Amino acid sequence: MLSEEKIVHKLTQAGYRITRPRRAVICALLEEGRYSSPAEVHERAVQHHPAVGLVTVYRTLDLLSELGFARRIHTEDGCHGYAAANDGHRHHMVCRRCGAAVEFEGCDLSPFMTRLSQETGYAIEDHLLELVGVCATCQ
Amino acid sequence: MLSEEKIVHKLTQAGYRITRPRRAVICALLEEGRYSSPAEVHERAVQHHPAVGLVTVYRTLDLLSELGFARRIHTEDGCHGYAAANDGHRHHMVCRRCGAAVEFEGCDLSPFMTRLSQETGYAIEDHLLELVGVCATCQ
DNA sequence: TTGTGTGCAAAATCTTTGCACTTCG
DNA sequence: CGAAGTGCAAAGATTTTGCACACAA
Repeated sequence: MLSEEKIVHKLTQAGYRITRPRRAVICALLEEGRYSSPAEVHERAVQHHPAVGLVTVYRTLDLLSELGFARRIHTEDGCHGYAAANDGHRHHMVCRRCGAAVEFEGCDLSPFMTRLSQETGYAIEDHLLELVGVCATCQ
Repeated sequence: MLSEEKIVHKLTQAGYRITRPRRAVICALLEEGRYSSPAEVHERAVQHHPAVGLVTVYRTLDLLSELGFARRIHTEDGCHGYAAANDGHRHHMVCRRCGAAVEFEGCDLSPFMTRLSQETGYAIEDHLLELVGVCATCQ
């Protein structure tokens, strides 16, 4: 489903170069089922390619976010976490205990959106939805 | 509905003191229909009480968040905005153009939650939902 | 009066930028 | 080879902390 190769392919298509540091960041992101701060991603990326700098992690996470392969995870404490993400409209469910992040799709919010649009005159274009709970392992 | 007095009352009940700086921050938050960064809240708070420091704004926003009178607003750029909020389970709809923040309630997500709980074993406890759009004025 | 709350300045984080050097294509 | 990408160090920005003083209750 979401593989290094798929991402590499899309990066190439979009005109970006495939470099060792970028691969390292991609691996670091993919291999972890949790969301991680840039610093944590960096720690793991270093395993793959010792010379990666934190700056490159920031830049690569930005790039991946733009292309839709990484998504920012928002929590009560902040919004400095990233998790691997598939293309398209998906959301994450995160474990409050261990940070595990599971993607899901199929969120039908149209009932509200219609009602709220009518009541307020807003043109609703998008939404941010995250479920927070405790994963099976942590229970 | 959400008034300075109501907040002051609850602060007192909870054993906190009502000080000029705190009042200033509360006013600054209430009088603005948009979400604002701590720095912006500070700017407005100074109008009410010139001596308020930015530090106090941070501390007061924290306090108000805990008591449920302020809520962090998460956007693509970050999660450093605060908007006034009512007690209980509500969400915000924000205007991507001007930042206007409107509260709403009545989000029935139980269909997903049930399905996802079954599929993944997560015990879902909470959710983060924000609608993003363009308000009537900005259209 | 007393201890919570405050402001200031300084420290600690976190993130971005400038610039010369690398390296992919 | 040429331009995109990188690392380093430094700058910026944001948030937290230590501490003496102020002021609600």
